[in-house]
Amino acid sequence: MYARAGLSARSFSVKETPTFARALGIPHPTGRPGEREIGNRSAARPPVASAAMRMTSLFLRTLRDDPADAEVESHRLLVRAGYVRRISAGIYSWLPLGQRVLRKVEQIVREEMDEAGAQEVLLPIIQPLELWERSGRDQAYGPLMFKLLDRKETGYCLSPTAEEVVSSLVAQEYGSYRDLPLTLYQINWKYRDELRPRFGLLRAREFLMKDAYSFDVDVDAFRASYQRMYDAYHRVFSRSGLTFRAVEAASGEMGGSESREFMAVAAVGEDDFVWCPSCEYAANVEAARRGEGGPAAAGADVPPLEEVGTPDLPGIAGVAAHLRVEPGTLLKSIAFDVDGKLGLAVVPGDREVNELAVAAALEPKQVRLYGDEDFAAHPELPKGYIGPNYQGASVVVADPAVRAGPAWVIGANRTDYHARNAMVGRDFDVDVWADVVTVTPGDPCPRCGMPLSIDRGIEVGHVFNLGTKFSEALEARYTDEKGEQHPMMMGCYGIGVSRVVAAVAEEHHDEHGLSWPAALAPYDVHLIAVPGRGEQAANVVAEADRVYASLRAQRIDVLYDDREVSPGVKFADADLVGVPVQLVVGAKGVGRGVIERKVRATGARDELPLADPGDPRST
RNA sequence: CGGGGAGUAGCGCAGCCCGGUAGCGCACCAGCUUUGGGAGCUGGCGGUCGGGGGUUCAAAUCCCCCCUCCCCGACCA
Repeated sequence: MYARAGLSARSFSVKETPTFARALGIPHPTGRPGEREIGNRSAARPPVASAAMRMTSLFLRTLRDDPADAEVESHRLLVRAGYVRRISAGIYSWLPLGQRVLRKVEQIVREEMDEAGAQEVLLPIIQPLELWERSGRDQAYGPLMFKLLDRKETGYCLSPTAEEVVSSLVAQEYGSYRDLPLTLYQINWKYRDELRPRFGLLRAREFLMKDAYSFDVDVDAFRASYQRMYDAYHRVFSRSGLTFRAVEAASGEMGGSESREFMAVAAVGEDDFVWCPSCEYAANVEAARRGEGGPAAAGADVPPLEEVGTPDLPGIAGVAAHLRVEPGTLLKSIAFDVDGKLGLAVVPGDREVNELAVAAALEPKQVRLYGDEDFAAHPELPKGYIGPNYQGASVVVADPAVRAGPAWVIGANRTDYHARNAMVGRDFDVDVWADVVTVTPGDPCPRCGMPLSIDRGIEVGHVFNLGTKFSEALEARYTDEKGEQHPMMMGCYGIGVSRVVAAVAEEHHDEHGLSWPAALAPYDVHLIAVPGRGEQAANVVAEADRVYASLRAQRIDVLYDDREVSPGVKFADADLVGVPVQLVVGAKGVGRGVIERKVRATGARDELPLADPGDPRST
């Protein structure tokens, strides 16, 4: 099951959330954090200032034609409905409607960060390059950074992220184990000169990001901080109305349990991920593993190994066709450089080798897939005809699936020949058994064994362990009880706030336009006056004005279409803009003393008493 | 960065081959008609035709250089 958003914003308390209790229950050296108040959200703070707006005043021009450059629905609709306008490649202006939605997302993030005990700061967008040189990331980020010079020719960059600034800030202020843990966050514009900005707000060069950084004394303390953020992220994306999964990210160094990407499920997503429809397992394709395959084949009577000619057929498909067998009955032997020696990874012919899995299986050895230059350096290797029994191989890693077949077709270790009837243990040996195939849909889940699915997603958030990389480079150290100095353990937590707006638009729209979840909608109610032409027209307008005033008095955010345009234009614009509830005050209804209501998402219509419509948001 | 395409009114486009008055739809303004699912008629406003150079009596159109944008492949929130 996917985590599914409710329409109404829920409030969470520390006590109700088991993971909080767990996180807070972890003993702390000082004992102080237990007393520290986590979260200070109060009902007194309005999420976003309530507002009412007449469309005759609103800075909005909807477009009848699709913008020519929009490839995806979120981009197309956000431009057409007047939420954003492109100013340059990957750089957008946010118009009043868009600004309100962005603020709603921001506010949800802010509430959940505060609730999780993080403190909001605001760090500079313009940052000295010198800081980036200290961490070495001026090189690592390289052309992705927007760089500039001041009048003295000192180098600066526009912040693509803020580990350096926040680390040096904390290093200045804090230096004791008594100060920790600490989590700081900001919601601020980020700049990345992407090679190819595209998909509107989904991959922009200027984007609004929430970035948080945790500082802890050790790994255990870090895990508690990490867990609080991880839980908060679930609440943020649920409240935003996204269908999402927290996915194990591929990260060789960091370790999967401390790196999660939050993927909003969407066909236009740029990342594939594997997930289990039956349990909570989800992982990046590179990080994904599968469960046990079938049992090892019984030792059937297999004739001896027999060479067959396969001239000019180095590929699996060609050999399989030539021998009239399925590709799955062949074995692929893929060459790797393992600490400078030849290693082979062996998988069935219909599967792909997962490079990262091979590397993980052979740790701590350095593993690298052979490239053209490696084959050029080793002309004795019969590329395309290597078998798992190749004499020069220092190590053979095979997928457990290789155990399942009684006999295989393998490379014969000389060009233009393969061999059939190859048996594990008889004709070749395996040094390491490991799950090294790339997961494909239908593979068993490593947790529950049910078939896995693969989907595309938009990465809307990422939480991970930074270790001490930045605290060492920028000298963010603390002194422990014994007076010894240690670098702080850091975590990093990002949410693409402007990207969330696009991801939600991607999930919540139909052929008529946007359809916002209540939590993100720019307004709660779209009031439409349809006065008609007759004698009652003035009266209808007066009634609509009265309803408008009454909604404002209830502090309901209302967008009032008081324009003198045809009803069709008003209805079409209302559907395009996508406010969750539409109210029509028209000649027809006023005559009968009713207001017509339409729920944008479902199309459900009903009527409310004109004299006292109550709260039209509740159905 | 490599490969493909495009820059003409705020938006969507035609005109370019074959050089000669810059056009259509939407939007905007005015008037009349219309008024429950993107109305009609009439009249208007709005353009350094991406920029620079060249050829020519004459360039949106032909030639050269540059810029920008979009689409397809390696990065990230």
